[in-house]
Amino acid sequence: AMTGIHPKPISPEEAAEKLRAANLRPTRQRIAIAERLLDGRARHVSAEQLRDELVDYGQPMALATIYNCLHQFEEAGLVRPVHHAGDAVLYDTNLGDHHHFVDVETGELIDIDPGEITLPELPDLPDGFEAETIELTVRLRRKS
Amino acid sequence: AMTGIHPKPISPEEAAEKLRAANLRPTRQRIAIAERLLDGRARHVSAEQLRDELVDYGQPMALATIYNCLHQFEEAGLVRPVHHAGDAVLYDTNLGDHHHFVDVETGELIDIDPGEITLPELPDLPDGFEAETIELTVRLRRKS
DNA sequence: TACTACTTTAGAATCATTCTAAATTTCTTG
DNA sequence: CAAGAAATTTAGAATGATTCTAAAGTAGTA
Repeated sequence: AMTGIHPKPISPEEAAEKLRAANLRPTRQRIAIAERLLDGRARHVSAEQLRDELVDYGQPMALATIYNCLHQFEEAGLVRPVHHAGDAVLYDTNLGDHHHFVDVETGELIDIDPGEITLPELPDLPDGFEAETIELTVRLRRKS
Repeated sequence: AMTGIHPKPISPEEAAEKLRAANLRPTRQRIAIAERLLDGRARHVSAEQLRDELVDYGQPMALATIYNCLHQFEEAGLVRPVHHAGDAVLYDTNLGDHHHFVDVETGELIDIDPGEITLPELPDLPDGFEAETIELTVRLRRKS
């Protein structure tokens, strides 16, 4: 039951279930990734970080596969890309409305507590467009 | 006199003046770029777009030079990088507080009229950090 | 069990950006 | 104005993230 934030990785079975629910074949690779990313924890990972993690976990796989899966997870609405942090795209497992601090030096993301901030009203959109997401980013620099 | 938005490119002399004021040697290349970017118009250009424009203008130069100059202009506070739009970094000549729509398909930026939106209060920052910029981005998708 | 479609994969390819080291230009200073 | 030191530009190589390719493997299905 979804009673809050899971403290531990989910089981392969649970991961497979979530994949089926998202219309994705539960392959060995996708399951391994889902176990890490779909456990209810709020995280921000790059493809490379995820690969390292999978190596540690004993599930190494091709980087191309990781990119493929992340894109599929994204399309399925299981993760959300954040394009604000320097070079690499980070995938955010927190799907709720929330925003980010970015450490401009490291590119690291920190969630802004949703209670801390009130989003402004959406401005009038240009004709023919619909809004997909709103992102507020506060860039931070470590005090000298 | 700074009476508003310039409708035309500035002269090489005026460009050189702005460069000196920013402590940058007015080289031929920097002047050519300053003429295009520091005319008071609000624009968003990538390094490659700027290169094409300089070619058209009869001032072709090495892409590395364009990157160098953009970084120097950035440090001098003459332009501001926007990291939100897909692959390439765009340099924004509008230094005032304002925010962007992003066409998720093309990566194109559109300024949000500052009057259209009220920024929320800054949330409490993590210890040891100071805020550098706040960016609000509304990602748009063309209606099907 | 065999088939067909979907996946994974290694490695090559791409694209924006940065680096390097040499050639050029600018700003002094004599 | 000439000469030198320091800053700048440059072509091309290098890097790093991501995508592509086409071949080999795996899953769902008949």
